Amino acid sequence: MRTPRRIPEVTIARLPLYHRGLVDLAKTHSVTVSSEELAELAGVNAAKVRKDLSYLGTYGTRGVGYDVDNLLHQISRELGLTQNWPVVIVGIGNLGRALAGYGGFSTRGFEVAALLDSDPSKRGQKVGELVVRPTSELAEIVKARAVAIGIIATPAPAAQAVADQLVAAGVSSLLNFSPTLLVVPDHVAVRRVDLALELQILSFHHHHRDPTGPDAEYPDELSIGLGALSASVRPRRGAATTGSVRPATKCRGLA
Amino acid sequence: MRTPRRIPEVTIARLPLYHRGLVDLAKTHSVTVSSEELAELAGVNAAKVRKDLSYLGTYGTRGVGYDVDNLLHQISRELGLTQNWPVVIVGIGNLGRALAGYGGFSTRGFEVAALLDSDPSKRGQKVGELVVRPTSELAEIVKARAVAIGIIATPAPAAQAVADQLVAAGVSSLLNFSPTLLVVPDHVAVRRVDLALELQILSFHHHHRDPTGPDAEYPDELSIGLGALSASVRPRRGAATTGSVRPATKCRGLA
DNA sequence: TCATGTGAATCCGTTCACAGCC
DNA sequence: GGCTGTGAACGGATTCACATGA
Repeated sequence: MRTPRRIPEVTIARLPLYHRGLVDLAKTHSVTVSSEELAELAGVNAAKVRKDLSYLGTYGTRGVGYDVDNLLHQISRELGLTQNWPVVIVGIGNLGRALAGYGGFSTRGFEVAALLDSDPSKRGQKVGELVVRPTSELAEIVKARAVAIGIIATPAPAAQAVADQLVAAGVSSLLNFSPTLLVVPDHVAVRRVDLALELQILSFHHHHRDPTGPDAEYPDELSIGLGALSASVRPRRGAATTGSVRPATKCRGLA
Repeated sequence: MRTPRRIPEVTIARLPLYHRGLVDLAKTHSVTVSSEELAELAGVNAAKVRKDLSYLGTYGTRGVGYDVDNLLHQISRELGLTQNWPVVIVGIGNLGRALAGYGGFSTRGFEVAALLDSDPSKRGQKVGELVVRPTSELAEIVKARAVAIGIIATPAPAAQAVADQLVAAGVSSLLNFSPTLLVVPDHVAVRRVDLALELQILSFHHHHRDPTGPDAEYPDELSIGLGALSASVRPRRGAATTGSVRPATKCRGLA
């Protein structure tokens, strides 16, 4: 199949999962992988893997599976990960500093090009290899380094203004860590990571968990797959219980 | 309407958005709010707001709207935010430290009960008000403080073992910041925040943006709503452009 | 008159199941 | 025989549009 179809957003959000699985497989020198195996690594089911991959093209071999290296390459190409994208982090508080030091970025296709903060007292501070620069230099840096992605780690009240500046400077994608709804032009892609919001969703589940509670005593294998809110089990040993274990598949969109 | 229906997961994920909008409205002493206004604050459409809220019960008044205080209370109750939930953070590296200092938790219904790290050299370090304690004390702390939610900010290789310990100690919800697929019993809710994955999704959009590129010159109002990947516009002023601006609505699940 | 609440219609993603090909 | 690729069936979420009731 050729690749003229538009790829659904949900599929795009899963490609990084397959990507990661394939990277792991490549490390173990696996040559081919079946949709079943890849599904397990990504925490989805095999039909979904096949459907998702079919949007990219026909890269599998019937009766055999997918060539690990080739599929990894195709997904990387589709995600635009064959090059390293420069990103800027705006707002160098606790979170910004943590992001600046996060190793996962460099190993997965991104490079922190600059750290920016409007607070004059932060100017010149070193964070790892980088020095904090004033936000006034934003446009200049974005253009000089062809920055593709802006990460907003400022307090909420500053987020919209920073987004405006990033967009004005030519950044086409924003990752917003502030609990704010950004207003941006249509061509700008935004993703939000709202930490408290995640906790609030978990709070709902905790609040509505099985009323017998986690302190009720059950034999280890009781939990009879009624979904995430089914019977409570408290394993005694550190290792996962034998019966009622499932890969965590809750993080739509984000994961 | 009574509330016997099961609330869809997508609706649950939006309740925190409404919650935040209502908190803002309450601050301005608004008495009532229409589905339209609340929709704007949350970045969704009015029909969705009404449908979502109808799952909770019949709290609106036809011809008038929703009472801000009452609706806020109902949503808080549904999310389990009428009490402060104690959480523990495991893994006090850059990210764990940032999370420990994140003000948004305490203001939105959560309290960091303890910081844990297996590295003996971290033991006793102070982070804000709290002292880093060894992971061996995990079970004890979880029980003593009735910890509901565990936040995993360890390196990937340690994440599963930490999750096992948290589950064994009785924690029912996990927020996983490591790029790992956790295997847990059915009754445990997991949400994942994968920073590099978010960037990879943005990378896709940047990579596939309109080929005319952000440097093509257009009159400001050109962008004719073809969705997020439509014609490129580069606003000149910091403020949002007049024509082609839309609230960012991309973060499913997570936002 | 006005905005909610909700069946009905629609859209979209998931899953099924099997034809097609190695 | 085995696994992919994909139409078709299914299910769930979104949107529509209007009856309902303040």
